[in-house]
Amino acid sequence: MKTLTSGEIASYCDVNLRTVIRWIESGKLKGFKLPGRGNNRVLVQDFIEFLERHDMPVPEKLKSDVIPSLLIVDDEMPVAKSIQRVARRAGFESYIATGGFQAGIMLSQHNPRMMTLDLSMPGMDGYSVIQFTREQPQYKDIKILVISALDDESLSRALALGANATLQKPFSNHDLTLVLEQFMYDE
Amino acid sequence: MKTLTSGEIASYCDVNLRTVIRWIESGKLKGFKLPGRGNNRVLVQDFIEFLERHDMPVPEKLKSDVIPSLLIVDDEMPVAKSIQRVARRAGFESYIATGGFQAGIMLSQHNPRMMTLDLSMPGMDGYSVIQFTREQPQYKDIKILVISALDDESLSRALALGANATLQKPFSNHDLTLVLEQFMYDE
DNA sequence: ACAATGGATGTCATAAATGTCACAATATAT
DNA sequence: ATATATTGTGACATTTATGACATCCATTGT
Repeated sequence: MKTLTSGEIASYCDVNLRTVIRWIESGKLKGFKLPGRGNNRVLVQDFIEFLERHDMPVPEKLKSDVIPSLLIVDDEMPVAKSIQRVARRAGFESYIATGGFQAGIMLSQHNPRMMTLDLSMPGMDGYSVIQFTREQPQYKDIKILVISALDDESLSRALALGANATLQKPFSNHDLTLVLEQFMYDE
Repeated sequence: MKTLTSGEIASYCDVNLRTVIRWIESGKLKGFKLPGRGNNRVLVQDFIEFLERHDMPVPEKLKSDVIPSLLIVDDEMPVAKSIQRVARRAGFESYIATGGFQAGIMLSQHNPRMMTLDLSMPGMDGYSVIQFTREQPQYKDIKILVISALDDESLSRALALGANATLQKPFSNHDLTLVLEQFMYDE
């Protein structure tokens, strides 16, 4: 429930506070008023939509929390830890989920910018995870990196369902780093 | 009769704690004081009314505190729908998740008071769902009703891991209703 | 090219609301 | 029981909404 004050928005847009208030009043920018004297608050989400609607630049800081985070979904803890090490060295915070249920909770709680997904986990279907995630408006922009030892056909099926990239096991730390850096900072 | 502290409200509204106390003092937000040092408490219901009165966004999670909701985890949609019908007739809102990943997301987003869980779902391990849920401080109090066609041993294992009750398939709508009413209003 | 026009934005002062800080008291967890 | 976290409080600092008015800027008419 992160919100912005009219003053913060004024500074983001390099515009006068008076103008921001007029945007809100005229309904161009969705916001609400605090009970006190009616100080304005705008949900970050609404502000970003407003910026995009008007082709205005979106400040990096707003897109996610300060440090973009990574969700690692893999049932083999050693593999997950290894991915985590690479991520940490590249400067990213990461969380590990060893099952689909955990993954769902962590996705919702941490709102990571990117997710690595092992396709062949016992007790869960990676494809349906990709599919479901892409269907949710809230998560449709998360970057999904599929990591798997399966054949090319499985990987391309994952791509077709909405994965952003795939990495075949075994992979080098270097390759993983490259992919992380490409997507974590992307847009 | 769930209540919120001034700090929780401050965090929900993304506002300073001092401000929340002033809202309560001025009567804008209805609340009461604990005997000790006069710490403030606000009924969730009053808080939601307050938010609505001022056209402020209402967090999804809070709604489930007023109208208790149910999360139905079952991969067979017909079964899930049938449970949902019973729940609706008993006066409860419910959500359906057909996989572990979905279940995790929905649990986190809707904060239901109770969850029905099919143990034998392809592609997910029901036991680990129970176990993981119980480990999370945030969800440790959720009521878990295991619904399964498995034998008694499996059901008692589920109970040992932290399920609140079990229902063997096939079950009657009447039995399900009884269990729902017992747990949804509990505590 | 130029001036006129109208709408959006900036300026300013002020009162009111909100935020900050440190500290003590209380709650909560361990 | 003890340790840790949260809360209330007062005094004070900052930010904000508001109205009336000054500017700016693109468009239009000449």
